[in-house]
Amino acid sequence: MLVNVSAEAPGQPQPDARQRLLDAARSSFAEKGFHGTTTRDIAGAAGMSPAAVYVHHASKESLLHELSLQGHRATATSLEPAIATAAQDPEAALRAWVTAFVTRHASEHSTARIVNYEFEALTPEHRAEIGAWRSQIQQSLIEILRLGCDAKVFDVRDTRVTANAIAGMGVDVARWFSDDAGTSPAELAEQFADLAVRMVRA
Amino acid sequence: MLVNVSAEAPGQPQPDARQRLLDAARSSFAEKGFHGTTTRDIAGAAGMSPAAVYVHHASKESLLHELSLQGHRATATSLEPAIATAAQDPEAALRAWVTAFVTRHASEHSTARIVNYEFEALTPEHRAEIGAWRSQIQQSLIEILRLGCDAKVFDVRDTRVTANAIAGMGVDVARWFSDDAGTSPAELAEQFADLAVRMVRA
DNA sequence: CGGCTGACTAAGCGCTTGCTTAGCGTCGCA
DNA sequence: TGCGACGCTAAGCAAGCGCTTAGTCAGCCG
Repeated sequence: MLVNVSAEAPGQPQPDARQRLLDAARSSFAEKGFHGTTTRDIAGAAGMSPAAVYVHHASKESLLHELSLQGHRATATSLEPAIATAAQDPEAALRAWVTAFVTRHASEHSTARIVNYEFEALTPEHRAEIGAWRSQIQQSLIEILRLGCDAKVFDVRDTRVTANAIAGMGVDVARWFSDDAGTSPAELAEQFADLAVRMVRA
Repeated sequence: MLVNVSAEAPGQPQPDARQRLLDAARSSFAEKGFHGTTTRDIAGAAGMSPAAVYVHHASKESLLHELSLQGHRATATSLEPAIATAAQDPEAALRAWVTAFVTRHASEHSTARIVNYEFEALTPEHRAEIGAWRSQIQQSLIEILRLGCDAKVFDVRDTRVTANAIAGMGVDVARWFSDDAGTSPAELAEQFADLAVRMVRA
């Protein structure tokens, strides 16, 4: 009999195995897309055999669903402070909204890629659930713009179109951003917030 | 023997078969992604058997490459008039650039989705070729911003970051735009051009 | 009429896919 | 010390993948 000298010996359960599989799925989905990723890719990146995926997760799609849900929840949470101040100071709220949104899309660009570009790979049920989060986030930006228009600090032709423009430049960060690209997430977010304010200021 | 009553009888070559396969690949790649599309999907949508794909095209990836190349070429051509006027009138040039860019990303959103989101599915050789088109387009926008700053009609903190923001809100149109969404490509393009000008005007 | 050309299909090849099954080794608990 | 529970793997299944092969059929030129 061989003595098992591996640090990851079978029978020695690793408490973080479930999370390691999620992390592996995240980077693989972000890099090659959901359909371009195999369950063997995920298992291999997590240092496990293909079957181990199914000890901790029901299916490949459920990994995508969990990553999507976590991503939307974290983004929504990061936007809460901005939304809370919208009634008093719409410009500060817009600045805070864009700053939080862009910071997340840059620093968590793997998750953001999955959230934004793998939506169609979800099951119809999960698509409906994630779609609700999506439109809630979009709606919070529209609301900030509307409040700013009412208070005459913003001058906007069409709040829905403008919200699409502002959110769009943030979403696209996930596509092109690279960790070693020169501009830090914080620096990028601040500049994007400035640009957003200039787009709407009366 | 059966009499072949089909309008697409075998042996009766259809001169547009090659183009029909490209069109089928375009809508399928745009909807389900490159890896989510099978060659049987493409053949079926073009009304042909799976093997017919290979009569007209070398591989599934060569379909992607051809669509990407056509898309980039068409976009680059549509931007030429804007670039030509940049030295005389940077603001008009920026307006024209954004108008052309957004119009294409909205009205040709299937092609635009492939161009922007299926880049990683290309072979390394094709990726290099398409990448050159990509950065050429990006560079043309940076040049307009630079000329506008030199002429003091624009006030921009970082031309590269600002170009990413402007191009980004245009690229993202391909992700969310729908033909029956209320706003026409022309209307959307005009509003986005306004927003871009407000982002940079001194 | 007869043979060539070229678009197209039926069938299928070798491989990969998502996922399952059977079983093994280690642990906590009696 | 015995035993069930648990985390994991080796092996493999059915289905589906990109692509190929062999052959059919119509049109064209002599």
